[in-house]
Amino acid sequence: MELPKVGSIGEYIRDQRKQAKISLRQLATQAGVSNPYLSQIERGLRKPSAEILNQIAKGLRISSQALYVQAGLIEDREPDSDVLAAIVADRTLTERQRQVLIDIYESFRKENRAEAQAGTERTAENARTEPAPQGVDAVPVEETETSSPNGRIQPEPKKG
Amino acid sequence: MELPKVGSIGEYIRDQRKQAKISLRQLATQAGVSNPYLSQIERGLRKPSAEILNQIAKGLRISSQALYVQAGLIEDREPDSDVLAAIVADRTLTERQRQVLIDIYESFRKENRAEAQAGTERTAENARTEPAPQGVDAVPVEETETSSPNGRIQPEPKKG
DNA sequence: TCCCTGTGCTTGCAAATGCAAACACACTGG
DNA sequence: CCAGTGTGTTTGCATTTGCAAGCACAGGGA
Repeated sequence: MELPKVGSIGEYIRDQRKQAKISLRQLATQAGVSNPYLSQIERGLRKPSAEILNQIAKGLRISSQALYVQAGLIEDREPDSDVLAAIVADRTLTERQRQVLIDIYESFRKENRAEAQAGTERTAENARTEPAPQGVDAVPVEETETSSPNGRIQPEPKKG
Repeated sequence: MELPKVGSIGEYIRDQRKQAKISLRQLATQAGVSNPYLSQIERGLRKPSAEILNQIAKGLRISSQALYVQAGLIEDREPDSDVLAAIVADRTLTERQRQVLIDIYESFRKENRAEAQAGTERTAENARTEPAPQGVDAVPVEETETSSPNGRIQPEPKKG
C-alpha cells in the first residue's frame, strides 16, 4: 500500500555507499546491521527503524538528519538546518529556551521566505543585505552590545 | 547503556504532554497512534519507531528533532554548542535577525550560568528535564505582538 | 578442473512493533 | 445504588523488523 518514500531512502543509502566505494557487507558491518537486512533496505523492501537508520548514517559517516530527511521523518517544516541541529543538540539550554530559539528561528525563516515571495527579484542574498523589511523590527533587539537578560528577554520567570 | 535512553524518551513525551495539559488519549488521537501504545511508550515499555515518534512530535506541536535527540538518535552531531557558529554561518538570515538570535542565545547562556551558580545542586540534566510551570506553548518572548493564540511566534501576516 | 573469496539476494524464524478490545479506578449524576 | 464518562493500563494478536543460514553468480590461483 504505502512504499513510495521507502524506496527513496534505500536509493539514497545505496548511492552514498557507492560513493564511499564500500561493499554492502562492509557497510553492514560498520553500521552493525546484518547484510541481508541492509540489502532489503537499499531495495526498499524494508522500512528501517530510526535506530538502524542512525547506525547506517554512522557507518556512512554522514549526518543522521540527512537520512531522516530522506526517509521523510523530519521534513516537518524545515528541510534541513544547521542552526536547528545545533540548537537541538545544545545541552546547555533548557527545553523552554530551546523551544524559544527554535520558534524565533523558524519565524525568521518563514518571514524571509514570504519576503522572497513578495519581492520579484528578491533573492535571499539580496534580502540579507537589506536592513529589515517589517516584522523583524518587532523583535526585541537592543542594537547596543549584548542585551542584558534583565532587559526584555526573560525566559525564566525565576520566582523567589 | 542500551536501555536507559528508552525510558527518557517516554518520560520526555509524558512531560511534554502534561505541560500541554492534554490527556493520553487525546494526544494519541492527535498523533494518530493508539492510546495503549502511547501509554506503553511513555512508560518505556515500547520503543517507538521514528515514524511514530514523528507523529507524536506533530501531536505535541514540538520539533521532531527534539524528540530524536531525546531518543538518542541524533546526538551524532557535535554535543557542544556550535549554535553561534551555525547562526553566523546561516546565509538565509538578515544581519538583524542574526544579531537577535545571538543576543537571545547568549542571554540564555548567561542566565543558565547564573542559575547554576545561585541554585543548589542544579545539574544540567536537572534543569533540562525540569517541567516549565507555564508550559512550552507559553513562550515567554511576548514583547512582540506577533505571538499567535497558538503560542507560537507568528511574524506579521504579511500585509501589502 | 576444483577450491576459495567476494559480491548481493532469498529464505525461514525469533522478537518486536502497534492496535483493538477489555480492564481497573475515580468522578459525576440519576 | 447503578449507569455514564473520563483517566491510564493490561491482554491477545496480526504485522513487521531484523538476523542467521544458505543460495546464486563472478573472479582468481593451483
